[in-house]
Amino acid sequence: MTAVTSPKRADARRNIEAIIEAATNLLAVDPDASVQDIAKAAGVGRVTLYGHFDSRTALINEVATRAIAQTEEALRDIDLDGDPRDAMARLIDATWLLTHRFGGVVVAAGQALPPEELRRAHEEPAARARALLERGRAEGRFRTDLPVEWQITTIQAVLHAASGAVHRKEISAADAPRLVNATILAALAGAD
Amino acid sequence: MTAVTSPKRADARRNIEAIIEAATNLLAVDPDASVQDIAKAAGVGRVTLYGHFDSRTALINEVATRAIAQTEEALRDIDLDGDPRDAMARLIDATWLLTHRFGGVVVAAGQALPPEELRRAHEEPAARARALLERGRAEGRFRTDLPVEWQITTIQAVLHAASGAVHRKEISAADAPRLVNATILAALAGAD
DNA sequence: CCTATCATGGACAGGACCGTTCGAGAAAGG
DNA sequence: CCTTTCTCGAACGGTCCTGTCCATGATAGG
Repeated sequence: MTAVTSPKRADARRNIEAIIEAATNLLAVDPDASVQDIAKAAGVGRVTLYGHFDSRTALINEVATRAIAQTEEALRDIDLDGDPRDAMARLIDATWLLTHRFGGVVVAAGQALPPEELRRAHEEPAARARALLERGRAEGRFRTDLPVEWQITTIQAVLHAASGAVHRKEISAADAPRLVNATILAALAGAD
Repeated sequence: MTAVTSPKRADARRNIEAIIEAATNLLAVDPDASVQDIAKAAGVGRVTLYGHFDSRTALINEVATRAIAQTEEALRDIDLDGDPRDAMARLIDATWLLTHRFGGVVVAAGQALPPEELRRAHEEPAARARALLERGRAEGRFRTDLPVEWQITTIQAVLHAASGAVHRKEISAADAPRLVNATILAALAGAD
């Protein structure tokens, strides 16, 4: 399909990248950002945007697809062996960056995209966490008196809360990883 | 201002209550619910709604005001003395019900109302939690290596996550209090 | 029973956003 | 340098929501 010589002109490709970049940034702050705003932030006319993306939904789809790809790539190399708590700390550190960058995109996608595609995007990282969680539970390092799915929900909630707090400037981006990690690990590990 | 004899007709008052009730329920699920939808859910014409509320914002304001009043009333009687963890458990139990019922209203209010009024609504319950939290920290029952404000953010995040999970039918409303309590207390209390 | 009060649907203006079309003009790239 | 490709702004139709007006009809309550 794709020829060896790039089928699109250079400025077109640059604009496409700028649009996706701008969309990612804007949607992270406001999932309801308009196409108008995204185009403006990308330094591009609205019509130009529609020249590259059939619809707002198509744009969000593309942004989400890239976010998923980057997420999977970033999480693929995380070492999940060893002490489950240490491994969870590594996983959370990596996930934090992704949540902070793409959290709003997920919300936007959730309003605009069919649930199936979205479910798949959530399921992949969740499965990774689930496997680690279950190993830690089996080894007695994580509490077992709460459902695994609820624990995953908790992890996501704390991550999103931290992202929101950073956007609201309640905490700094530098502090966030430590807070998130300490909070989640305590919630997972500690019973009375 | 208000005379002894009710200034409004009986059916008018009934409709007003129905509208507020419907708005509370709808906004809890979808903070962007339209006036149209709210009126329909209340079994009332849209024009009738506008007869009682000047604007969508005014309606949300009224709904939020009631939510705040109910919240303060419900939290006023909570005994915050004794073991900080036990007291926190009581506070969380009460707050859970309110979060689950009014969580969406707060989101809707956040989009439609000026921030000052909203800040006040959040500050009152937060102050209660903060005081208890600080006492527990001073008594060595809660960890002190995380900022108090972050701990409050965590509490709110877990509560909202549970509410969302119940709406999504991932967990049952009956299980939620236990999960929320166990999770939050572990996050607050447990270090390594 | 009678009147003031309220409910109601239709219709309308105003605004926001989406998606499309057109024509003119700029830039890429062979 | 010249053609293909892309950009851009203006403008338009469509949808959806808010808020308002009006005329008709029901109902409460004295």
